[in-house]
Amino acid sequence: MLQAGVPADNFVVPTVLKACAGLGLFSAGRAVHGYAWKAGIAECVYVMSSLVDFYGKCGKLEDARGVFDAMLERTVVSWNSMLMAYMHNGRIDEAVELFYEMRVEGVLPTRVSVVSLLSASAELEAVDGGKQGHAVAISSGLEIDVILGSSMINFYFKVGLVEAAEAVFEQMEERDIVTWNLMIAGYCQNGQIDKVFDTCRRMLETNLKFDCVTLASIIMACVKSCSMMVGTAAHGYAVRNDLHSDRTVACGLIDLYASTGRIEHARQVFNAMSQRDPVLWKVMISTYADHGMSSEALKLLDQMQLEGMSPTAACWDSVISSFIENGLFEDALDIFNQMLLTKTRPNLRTWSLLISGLAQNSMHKQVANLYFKMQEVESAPSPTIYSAVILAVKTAASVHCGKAIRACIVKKGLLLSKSVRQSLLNMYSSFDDGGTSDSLLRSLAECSK
DNA sequence: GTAGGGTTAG
Repeated sequence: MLQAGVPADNFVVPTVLKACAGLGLFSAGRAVHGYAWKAGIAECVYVMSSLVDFYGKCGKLEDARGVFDAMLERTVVSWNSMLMAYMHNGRIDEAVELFYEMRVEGVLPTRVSVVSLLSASAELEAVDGGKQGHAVAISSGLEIDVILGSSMINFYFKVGLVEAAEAVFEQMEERDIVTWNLMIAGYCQNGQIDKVFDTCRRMLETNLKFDCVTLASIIMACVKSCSMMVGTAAHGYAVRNDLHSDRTVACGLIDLYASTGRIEHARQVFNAMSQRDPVLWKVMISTYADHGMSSEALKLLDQMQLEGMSPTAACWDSVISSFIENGLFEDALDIFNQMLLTKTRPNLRTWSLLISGLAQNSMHKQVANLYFKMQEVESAPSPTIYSAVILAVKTAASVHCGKAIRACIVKKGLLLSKSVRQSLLNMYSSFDDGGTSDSLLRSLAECSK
């Protein structure tokens, strides 16, 4: 259109920005922003609101806020776009704050505004905030359509108000698959398994079919209630309706079979997946690990690497801890050393499971070695790591290791960290060692000078 | 004639 010499006006630009946002085309959208500027339409509310939305969806929160702040005139859509931008970028508190600012400015909220507040309150488990959202919807005379109703249901389940969720659900005139899925997942998380199956039955009666979200909940409910018969039927449904290659469904099925010890079936589910993502690998590896099959777990860890995937720290942790559980400490350390050769860094759990595992088995020397390794490998071990190590030693009730670690911590000046001091005190009081705590207290007094 | 919305799992 531009090549044909037809300029884009303030009606076209928002549409183009919407397309850029949908496709995640950041550079293109930014170029459109530049174009709008040159064309003299960059101050139009429609253009600016779509820019806020576009930047928010591209993860450029600062740019979104920049445009929003520069607006001389704002409509409720501008506010809603900014609200969604915060939500989209995980800044939940700021979204809530903006909602209240918007109210103070006297802007009448729409369904979209309330949906944002409800999502935020659900995530923060902020009971009052969400209830207020419901009240605002009623007092503003907003129609509780399928989306607003669904976000209310989501909120009420997240804060455990099951009956309130049920009341909204029963009052809704229209329900779609998301609404049903929310009820089913909500009951499942609440442990009301009978209601999960009952709601599924009701859903089918309305001529809706299960999708992968429904099935994932059903399968989880089967695991929780040990309903292998229903679980097998759910597996059949998944295969017939081509939902079995969904990642969540497959992970659920692996859990389901593993929960009754049918590891071979679990493996078949894994094998049938053509697209294997890191989560799926992790689930299968930890299934073996949790069932004491450490060598199978290790085989899979190797296979994962052979297929060019890099195992997450959680995968390594599973395998290492399963070797420890089986008393194969040397193997566990071997695997840990392999891990150090990869680009995956050990995390808190890795260090503490190794240290506590070895400490529990009185392998003081290895604990000390590991501890030195930690100093060597971690460029700057955080106080949190130290706290975890201390906790590990405390759990193992290893006074011997505790003393060694305390010495290092004092030398490193880490007593300045409140959490480290707290963990140390905690450890010593649990040892009931008669005397050492006193000397520790003296060190603590010294360091607070 | 242009802008904004809800669900699962790790």
